[in-house]
Parts: sequence; structure tokens; C-alpha cells
Amino acid sequence: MSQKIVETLNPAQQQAVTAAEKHMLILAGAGSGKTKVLVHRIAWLIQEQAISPYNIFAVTFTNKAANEMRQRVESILKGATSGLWMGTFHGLGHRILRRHWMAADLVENFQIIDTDDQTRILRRIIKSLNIDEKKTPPKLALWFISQQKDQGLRAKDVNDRDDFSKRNLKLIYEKYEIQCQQSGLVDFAEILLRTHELLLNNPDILNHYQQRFQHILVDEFQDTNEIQYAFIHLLTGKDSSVMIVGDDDQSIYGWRGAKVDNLHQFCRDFPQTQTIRLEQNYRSTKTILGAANVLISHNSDRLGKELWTEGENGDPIIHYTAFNDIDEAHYVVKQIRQLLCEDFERSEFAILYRSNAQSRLLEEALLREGIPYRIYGGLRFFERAEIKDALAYMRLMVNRKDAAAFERIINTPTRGIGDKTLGIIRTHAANNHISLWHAAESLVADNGLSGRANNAVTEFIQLINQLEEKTNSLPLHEQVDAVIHDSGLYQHFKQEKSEKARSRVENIDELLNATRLFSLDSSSDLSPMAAFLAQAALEAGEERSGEESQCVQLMTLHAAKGLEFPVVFIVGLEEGLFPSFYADENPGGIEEERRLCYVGMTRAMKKLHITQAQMRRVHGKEHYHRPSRFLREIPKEYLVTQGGTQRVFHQGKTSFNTTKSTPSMATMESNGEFNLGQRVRHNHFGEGIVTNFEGQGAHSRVQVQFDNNDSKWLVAAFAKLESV
DNA sequence: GAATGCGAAGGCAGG
DNA sequence: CTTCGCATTC
Repeated sequence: MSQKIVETLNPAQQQAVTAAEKHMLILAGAGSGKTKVLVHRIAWLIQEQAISPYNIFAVTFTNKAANEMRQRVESILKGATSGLWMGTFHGLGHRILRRHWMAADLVENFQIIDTDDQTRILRRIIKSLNIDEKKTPPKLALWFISQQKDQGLRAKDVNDRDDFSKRNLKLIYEKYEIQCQQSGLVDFAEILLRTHELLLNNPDILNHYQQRFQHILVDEFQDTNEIQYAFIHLLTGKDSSVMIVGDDDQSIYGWRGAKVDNLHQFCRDFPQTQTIRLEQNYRSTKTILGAANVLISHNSDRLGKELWTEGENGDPIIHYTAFNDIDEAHYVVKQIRQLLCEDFERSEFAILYRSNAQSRLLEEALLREGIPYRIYGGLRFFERAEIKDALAYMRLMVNRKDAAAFERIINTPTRGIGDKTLGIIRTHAANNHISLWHAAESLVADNGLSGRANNAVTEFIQLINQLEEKTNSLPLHEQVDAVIHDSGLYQHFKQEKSEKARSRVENIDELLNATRLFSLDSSSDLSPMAAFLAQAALEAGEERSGEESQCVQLMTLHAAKGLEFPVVFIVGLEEGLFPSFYADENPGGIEEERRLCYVGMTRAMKKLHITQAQMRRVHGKEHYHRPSRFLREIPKEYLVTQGGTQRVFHQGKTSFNTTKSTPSMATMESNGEFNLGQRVRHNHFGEGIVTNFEGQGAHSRVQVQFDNNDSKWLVAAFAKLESV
């Protein structure tokens, strides 16, 4: 039996799985079998060391990863793993908070809100404080509050004395804190902060968990933030062992508060830590790995690690220079077309981009060619408006004080309660320090509203009360069925004819399905509805599984972490896009972008294409970006370059890419007289490049971007453009 | 007929 | 997600 667990592992992996040291740091490179090590470690502890699953606590980055890992452990052990705590930081924190809600100063039926709910609440707060929404947009406040919480800071802890700009943010944070507390709402960052405070302030509770969790395992440690680190540090009792797994080269969530430094910090705080490196890669070709290794070597302060593989050299990486973003999309689709004729399946392709906005042109191109695709990580199921509407009804039924749910559905579908009425309710609630629900009730009772509004609000209150009364003894899916029908949500979407409305109805049906299948976690003592809501909130950010079949996959580079594909396209390698323009603003920004590029490259198993467009439309404006520095950092011997047009100038200064135009480009992007990207001179306006044209012959018009950055449409017959 | 609400039309874009 | 003209209710 003991052989079974370790026999499929390489020496470094074996060493990690069977390590007897107190604390372990596993530096696991991309594709080095990190998940395998964690799974086998847990199995080994249980089977070989006779550790009870009850004494193990394992944290992963996503719920999906946690489920997968649990299944793999179960399949090795051929048995249950009950008592084993495995999940995300948020999932595990939530579990603790539910158990100790009173000690955590929460209400029993507290609900979790997502960033969308947060933004709505914050928008209202900013308005009510008469703060300029232009200077302090809800997004900024949201970002600020999350950042404070990630650092363990409450509103009262924010020091605004030296920093005037923090003044308003602190005010907003204070009000937000109060409102969430009164409404029984907890945001994602709050889950972590609250859990940490709970353990910190209740020695008996802390002691219990420290005793219980003899073995703590943390995956993706490079992406932990301050509060998560503090949580692990606190949870580790003197008899506990911690194993952390991570890769400093794959830290890409610094903008979200993750601290790579936590890896270093760990070695300082847990002195008996032994480090093991997993450097053998089982995923990519020598070429891909070699290029990625050189790229990442441009970063400083690395823990040091160089991946190697026994695999073959494989094909060179193809670097394509497109004339513009449309051409880039064409190229990608053309390549996919070609490879599909060879031995590849659609699901073996991934197109990775830096920002979501880039997906549109790629989608259009795929659509034109009739290649099915799937966008990974767009709006997730539980984030969709119609689903959130239905859930908001359920939330209000569970907890009448839930202000976010109240605001969301009081007039969804429309029932004659508009801004004015809602405004009166809000004011009444604020003046009397009561919940919106309570305010609505009391206004109706005192006839504080106009006749029309009074009727509408009364009906709404009755609707929620009756729904709860009528369904509280029914099974969950019948409750939800009643909610979507009695609320009028189903009708509302059904009567609309658009494609959008149809998919909304489908989604609502899907929600019914989900509730029908929902089985209650045995350890939970929540009502089925409350348990379902909690799960929906915590897993909102993730995909429904099993849909990737036979589709080309599109996603951001961030979303690609942890995945692998035979063929990968990384598009948009341009300065200002990738690395992002925002990267310059914060220290280490460029290095994080470089790691992101490294993550992208190491997703590829067999073939890798990287593309760049000389001209790209961003927010409807034309931009001429220089090629990404990452392209220069990859040594020539790994690359084959393709595409590229005549010289294209950036504001008449820097010239780049003088490769000859490919035939396909010339025929595709030409009107017979001029080529896109061609350099021309106009008698009056000077020199520029052709960026667009329409029509043929005498009537054709040409768009020229002149070197002084003016762009003009010219009638070709009159403009007398000379090519340069 | 005034007040209020509805739905449509142009912005806006960081993962 | 705001701004606007039109519709609806009392």
C-alpha cells in the first residue's frame, strides 16, 4: 500500500509527500505536478501516518480545485475523507463564522454579498454623504475598503490625518461598515477579517482549532494576502505542521493585495522550514520552457528555480506581427482552422488576452468562421442579473434586514415603486435608524406615502411575507419555484422576445435545476435556503463545470492560471496593453506583468503563438503601440517571426518592424490602390499612414493617420496621395 | 394636470 | 448606469 502512494512520483515529489520535517515550503514550478503532490501528501498522512482526516486543514485557491483534490484523495484512499477541511480561505472562514456567529458578532442568518452588491451599497453611501462621485467613484471606494480589510484594518484604524484624500474614503468605509453590520451582510474581505478577529479575540475557540488541525496545507501560497497569512500563522499551534506550496514566478494577484513576500516571510516566521523544489516540468516542450525561463529570468528577487523537461524540443514559438487588431484575430482563427485540419480538437486551443475587452474581435472572427468557442470567466452563473434577482428574493425571505437585497428587488420586476418612493423609504430608514424593510412597513402603516406608492409597497411587503409563509415547509426547489413565479420574475423575462430574455429564462430554469440537485452539507445546521445562498455566493466567481467540450477557449491570462492546453495563443503583446499601461504606476508592476506572461507561456503544451498588432482600437480610438518588451526578452532562437507590414511610425518618431508584408496581408487589406499601413504623403497635411478605406476606384475614400496625430478621411481621387 | 414611473437611447471600459 | 421623452396614476 505504501508503495502505491509514492510509486508514481519522481524523487523530489516523493520527498515532498513523505517529508517528516515540521514545516515545508514546496516551490513548485508550472506543470511540475503540484496538485499531485498535495493530493498524495494528504493521502499519505491519512494512510501512512494514521492521521485522522479530522486533523487536516487544506486551503486551495478555488472551490473547483478543492473539489477536484478531494475527489482525488478519495479515489486514492478508496474511501471517505469526512472531517477533512478542504476549501478556499473564504469557504473555510465562512464555515468558522457560521459556527461561531455569535462570538463573531454577526446575526445568525448573515448573508454574503459580492462586489456588485458592494458597489451598489457604496454608490448610495457616496450619494448620501454628498461626496463627488467623479472624484470618489464607487469602484475606488470598493477597492480602498477591500484593501484595508485585506491588511486587517477597520475603518477606525484608517489614518487620514496626514492624507487628505483618505478623508472621504474613511467616511465611506465607516458608513459602509455600519450598514453591513445592521443589514447582516458580509463581503468577501470581511469573511477573512472577521474570522481572524474571531480567533484573535476568543482564545478558547482559537485553541480548539489549533488543537484540531495538526496538519495545515496551503496551495498557491504566493497569492495569499496579509490577512490570509495572518490567519494561517494564527491557526498554527505549536504542535501543528504547515506545508505551503507555491511559485513566486506565478504570483499575479499583487494588484489584489497578494504578497509574494509571504513566501519569504513564511521562512522567517516558521524557522524549521525545509524547502523542496519541484523543477521537472511534465507539460511543455523544451522550446516553450526555454523561452519562458529566459523571460522570467529578467525579474529580480526570485527565489530561484529553473524548470527543465525530458520532453522533446517541439516547434518554435511563432511570433506574428499583425497590422491591426482585426488582422490579429484573423490570424489566430486562420491558424486554428489549419490545425483543426491536422490532429487537433477544438477544445485543445486557448486564446489568452490581457484584458476582457480584447475578446470581442476574436469572438467575431471565430463566429465568422463558424468555430464554436467558449469564454471562460465572463459573467459567471451566479453573477447574472436574473439569478441575482431571484437570489435577492430568497435573501430577503431569510433576512428582512438585508438592504442590498431589498434595494435590488423592491422594483424588479417593475411594480410602480420608483426613485421617489424609494427615496422616501431610504430617508425614513436613515432618520429612524431602522432597516429599509422596517421603514417601508412603518410608512405603509402610517400612510406616509402617496396612494399609488402605498398600494405598490403594501403589495411588495405582502408578497415577501406570503412567499415565506407559504413555502417555509416546502423543499428548497419548490420554494424557489414559488419565488420566481409569484414574484413575477419568470413572467417578466418570458414575455420579452429578445435572445437575451430567452437565455435569462434558461438561466432561471437552470437555477431551479441547481436547487433541485442541491444537497445539504451534513455538517451544516443552516436552513436549506440559507445554505444554498451561502454556497451560491461563495462559488459565484467560478464556472459551471463540464461545458468546455468541443469549444475553443477564450480567457484572460489571469483566468488561465492552473490550466493547460496543447495550443496556446497569447495576443496583444504591445506596450501599454501587455505590459499594461497601469503596470508602470506601481512598483513591481512590470515584473508582475512579466510573471503573467510567464504564466501564459507555460500553459502551452505543444504549440505557442504570440501575436501583436501594430494598430489597435482602444475605446474607439486608434493606438499605435510599440511591441511589448517581453517579445524582445525572448531570445530569437526560440522564435519564428511572421507578418508585419511596411514601416509603421508611432507619432512620426520611432520606427519598428521592417519585415516585408506577407502576401496574404496585401491582398486582404488593400483596395487595389493603397495598402493598409502604407506610408503616404499629402501636399498639405504631410506624411502619414493609411489606416482604413472604403469603396473602389474614383469614389474610394482613404483614412490617413498623419504624423501630427490627426486622422482624416480623404477622397483618393482628389487627395493626390503619393506613396513614400 | 402634476407627479411619478417606464423604457429607450447614448456612455463607459483593469485583471 | 445616467438622461430623456412619454405614459400612467391619483
